[in-house]
Amino acid sequence: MSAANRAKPTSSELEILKVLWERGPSTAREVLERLKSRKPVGYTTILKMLQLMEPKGIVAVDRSARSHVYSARLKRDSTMRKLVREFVDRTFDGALDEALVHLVDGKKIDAATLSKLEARIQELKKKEQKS
Amino acid sequence: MSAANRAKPTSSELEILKVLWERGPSTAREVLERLKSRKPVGYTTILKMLQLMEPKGIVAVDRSARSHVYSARLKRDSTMRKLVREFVDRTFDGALDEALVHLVDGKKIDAATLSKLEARIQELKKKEQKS
DNA sequence: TCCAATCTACGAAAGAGTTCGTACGTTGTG
DNA sequence: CACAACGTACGAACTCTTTCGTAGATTGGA
Repeated sequence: MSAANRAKPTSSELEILKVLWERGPSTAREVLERLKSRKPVGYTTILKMLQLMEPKGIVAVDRSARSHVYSARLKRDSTMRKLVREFVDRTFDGALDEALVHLVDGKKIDAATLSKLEARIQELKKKEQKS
Repeated sequence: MSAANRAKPTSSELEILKVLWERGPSTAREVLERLKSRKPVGYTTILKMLQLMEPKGIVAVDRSARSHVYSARLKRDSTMRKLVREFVDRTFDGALDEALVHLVDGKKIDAATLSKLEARIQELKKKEQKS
């Protein structure tokens, strides 16, 4: 497993990753512009974060231009999955069913989401029977 | 909302809370015995944690005996719900459906859990229609 | 050309969380 | 009684994360 796969973004790193996932490769300033709208933050803060994320394998950097261009090295999908798994393990000691129940109970869910989820459950049930 | 309801346990605090929820009111040493089996940790570490948790409103303390007795002041149910909500908001920007999908996809779920979840979805769908 | 704007590289500091060592008092047992 | 075991209080250190300030180089336009 590579360093990139082992890396787990912190809270702030995730915020930056979200921007890179959305925008694609970006400079520190471009990331800043996007994040600034949510919460005031300084330019060097973002730059520093990106610089710290690079050796961790979270982002890649292209230094060919004066303004370095950063891109996400973690895939959104597997990162999210990892964060979820980690959270469930840590909080519920891996008891996924309990996590699910709390999740489903805790917030309003619209009908569309419920149906989507239902469909997914059907799929999983089929798979389960096969194995 | 009281301080107790606002309080959000950290990772280590949650470990201690789990013991208190399971055992009921306990001394620092009793908590230690339970936690030590998972991971080596010193007595004063647990004591300190409990002492820090008290002013935060996470635990209550009975000092009438020489060995102080600590008890959980947060309810397990609402605490877990809060942690889940917080996680979903922070990680998925509140996109519960995506969190659910990742959760359901990420790990093996047995048929019983799937059925339980399915039943819950049915309930919620009914409720949804009413509102 | 010269100045303001913009970039990177560092260092540093603040805050949260966690973990213990040490001091010092109390208990109870040989 | 003496001493080992046990309890609390407290301070301190260490790691991790986050946030900036400042210095110094580069660039682009008046």
